[in-house]
Amino acid sequence: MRAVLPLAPTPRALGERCCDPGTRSRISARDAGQVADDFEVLAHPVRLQLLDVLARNEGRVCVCDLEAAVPVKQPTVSHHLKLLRAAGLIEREKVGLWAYYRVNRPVLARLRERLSSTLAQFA
Amino acid sequence: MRAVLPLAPTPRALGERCCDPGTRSRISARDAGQVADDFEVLAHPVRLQLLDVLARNEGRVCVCDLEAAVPVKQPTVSHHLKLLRAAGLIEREKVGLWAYYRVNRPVLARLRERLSSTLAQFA
DNA sequence: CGACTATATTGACAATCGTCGATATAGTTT
DNA sequence: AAACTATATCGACGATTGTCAATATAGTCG
Repeated sequence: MRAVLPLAPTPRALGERCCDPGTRSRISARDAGQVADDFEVLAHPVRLQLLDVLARNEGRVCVCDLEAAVPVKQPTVSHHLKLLRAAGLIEREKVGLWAYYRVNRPVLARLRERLSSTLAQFA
Repeated sequence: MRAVLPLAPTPRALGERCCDPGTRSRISARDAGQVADDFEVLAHPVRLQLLDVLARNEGRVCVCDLEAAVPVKQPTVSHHLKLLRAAGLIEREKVGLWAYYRVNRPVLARLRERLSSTLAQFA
């Protein structure tokens, strides 16, 4: 284990105590990848706007309504909806020609909790 | 303003009430972009691991220690540190040949608060 | 000075992402 | 059946990202 540096660090002698291979993250690369994926799905303006519209329209909204709400064309809306759905953040119900989407609030709440406590570890 | 759909939606007649252009997100494209950028900087496993190591080593850690802690080479470590620093999440202090980084906890705490309340709006 | 060290930057490259036109799919209406 | 509609998928394209070897920069030691 690497010793904690003093708050006002003194330069080490050249080569001395440097590049200690014992320094490790408590987050494994695998876990970090999963958390990063969680952040990734939220890291796009259109997906955030879609979530917002879906959340505000308590219930269901069809794709053509969503298309009117964001600055991209219909295939791109479907693309982002697919990503959100793959992440479990929204659900789809098909009725006739329409597809009605809604936020999966429990999943989103758990995601929020996980991300928040991840960040709490750092701050 | 668009009427809220009933929880059990009935199919609309063809063409009727569809693609209502009044549907809008309460988040502007600009604001959504800023929040997305906030998520983006956290959406990489190496950056998460770097934050973790920096947070755990209360004080300062030099780049070569960080390099030992993540599965990428030194130029890539510097690259991610630069991104984290550009986002204000970490700070750098140069001492002799070494660069000591530490988490900017107030900034990180504010970021966490902003992201959490963004998600709270959706859930 | 010259040899060495830690970090940053550059430049190239592969991989991934976001977008959209075109098309496919599946349903409705007449 | 044919015409029409909403959504999904495909395929291509440009833009962005992540990575590393090589190099630059800047500091230390002798």
